[in-house]
Amino acid sequence: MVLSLGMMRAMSDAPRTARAVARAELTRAILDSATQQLAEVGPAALSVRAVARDLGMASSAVYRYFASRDDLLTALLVEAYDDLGAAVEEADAAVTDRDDVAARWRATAGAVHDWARAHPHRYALTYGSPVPGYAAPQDTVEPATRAPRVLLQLLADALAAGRGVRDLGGRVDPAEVAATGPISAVTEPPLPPEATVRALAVWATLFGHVSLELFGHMNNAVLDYDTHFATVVDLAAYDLGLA
Amino acid sequence: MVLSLGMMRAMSDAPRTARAVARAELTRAILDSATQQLAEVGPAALSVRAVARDLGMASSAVYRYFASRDDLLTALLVEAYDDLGAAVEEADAAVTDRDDVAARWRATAGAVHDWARAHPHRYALTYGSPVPGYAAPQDTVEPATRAPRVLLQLLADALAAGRGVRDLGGRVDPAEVAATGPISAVTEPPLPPEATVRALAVWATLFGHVSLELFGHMNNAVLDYDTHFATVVDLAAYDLGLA
DNA sequence: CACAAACTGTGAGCACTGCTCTCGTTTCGT
DNA sequence: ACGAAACGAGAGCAGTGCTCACAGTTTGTG
Repeated sequence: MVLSLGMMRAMSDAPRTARAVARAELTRAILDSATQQLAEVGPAALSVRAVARDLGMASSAVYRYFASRDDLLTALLVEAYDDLGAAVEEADAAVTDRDDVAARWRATAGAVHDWARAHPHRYALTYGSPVPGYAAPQDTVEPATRAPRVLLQLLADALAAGRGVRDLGGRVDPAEVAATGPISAVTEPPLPPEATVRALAVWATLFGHVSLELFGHMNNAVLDYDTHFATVVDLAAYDLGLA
Repeated sequence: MVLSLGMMRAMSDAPRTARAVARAELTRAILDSATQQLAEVGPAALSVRAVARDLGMASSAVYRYFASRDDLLTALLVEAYDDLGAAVEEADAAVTDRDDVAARWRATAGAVHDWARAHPHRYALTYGSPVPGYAAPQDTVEPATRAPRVLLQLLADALAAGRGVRDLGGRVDPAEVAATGPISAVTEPPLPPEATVRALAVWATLFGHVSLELFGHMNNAVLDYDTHFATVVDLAAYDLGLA
């Protein structure tokens, strides 16, 4: 039986039989080899046969673990989301003064930037162009929400402390409140719609910047990415009402 | 001789011999077939052999026109940039009241959004993840600047009319002025550094939003993309000092 | 006009890919 | 202990990008 991603996780908790533990180890080895290949040759050139060669097994055996090359890529995708999410959560948690929401935002944004530059191919896998007609499996949505959740929560904390955007000069109409409804509810307490909208726009700015930088669209416009990124993050902090 | 992209353009101006015009026509036919394939199966699955089959020729013959599959994709890339650039320029030019810079910005942003949704695969080709280790050929940079140039120019026009962001509360330091220097000089007159920085941030917001929307990262957050996009664009207009 | 050089299309072929299927072996649950 | 499930190996299919030698055509020039 070819395991789903959800089963992979449940399995890693309690590998009972010898076969199950062997399976878990080999699954891990395949993912590690694939991750390495991903970093070396990129997603397009990732080859099941090369992974099999690397592990000294027949290519057909790999299909006992991942039903297709796309399934393997999806597993890497989930791991990448989780890795990024963990990096962002750690960066935010590392800010000792929890009331310094501006610092928490800078740490969050910096973590995204740093992670993306450290793992460009994994970033491309997650936030680049998906395989056309590709619908992200349900397994990917929860890990994908970890990073943005940090931003939303720190904004909620800011609002609780009397800072942060509360209104946008009447620029958010009822239809927009409905349109962004689902995302407002992920924090405790829920964000006001205006704050949610600003947060989404800032999120788009952050990933837009990282994508434009990593994908080479700023080569002739910006000479020093670090300086420019810091400025953009500061602007976003201002827009979010944190600074 | 396999033609470069630059030669392709020069050639299409003055096809003298019968052979040259046949070559131009077949080059065009290959590009058209490839564009159609691109829309149907996406960039990853675009196949030289399939294009050849579509045109009823041997696959090896295609290589007389494009040295490799990547070269063919690069040609499609350049055409996509040009197409998007033209759409944006037309949308801006269609605003009869040239002093209504907010309307021009909405038209510009809307053109990007509309074009991307009409040609998702071509958008992915231009603003999605590039082939890893891929350095955009010099042929692509000029067409790629057409769209952002519209934003920069309309902001310059706004400033000339007494509107638009002039300073950002001292948030732009000298290093940043140097970092974004090259881009400030593309308008006439040149933009103040603060305006350039804001424009770049807004540009990142725009493409960040379109990418997140098209690549499926907002599926569980936003219910109505049109409404949300309009709000984000309005926010950007406010940030740019246009509204 | 003649002719060599350049160009163009063909088909065979190489190395590679994702994936399937069958086969024998090993391990598991009962 | 035994049947079922899982496993790994190898052959094989259909497809890919790309190269090459070959044949035919067009071109600009002597």
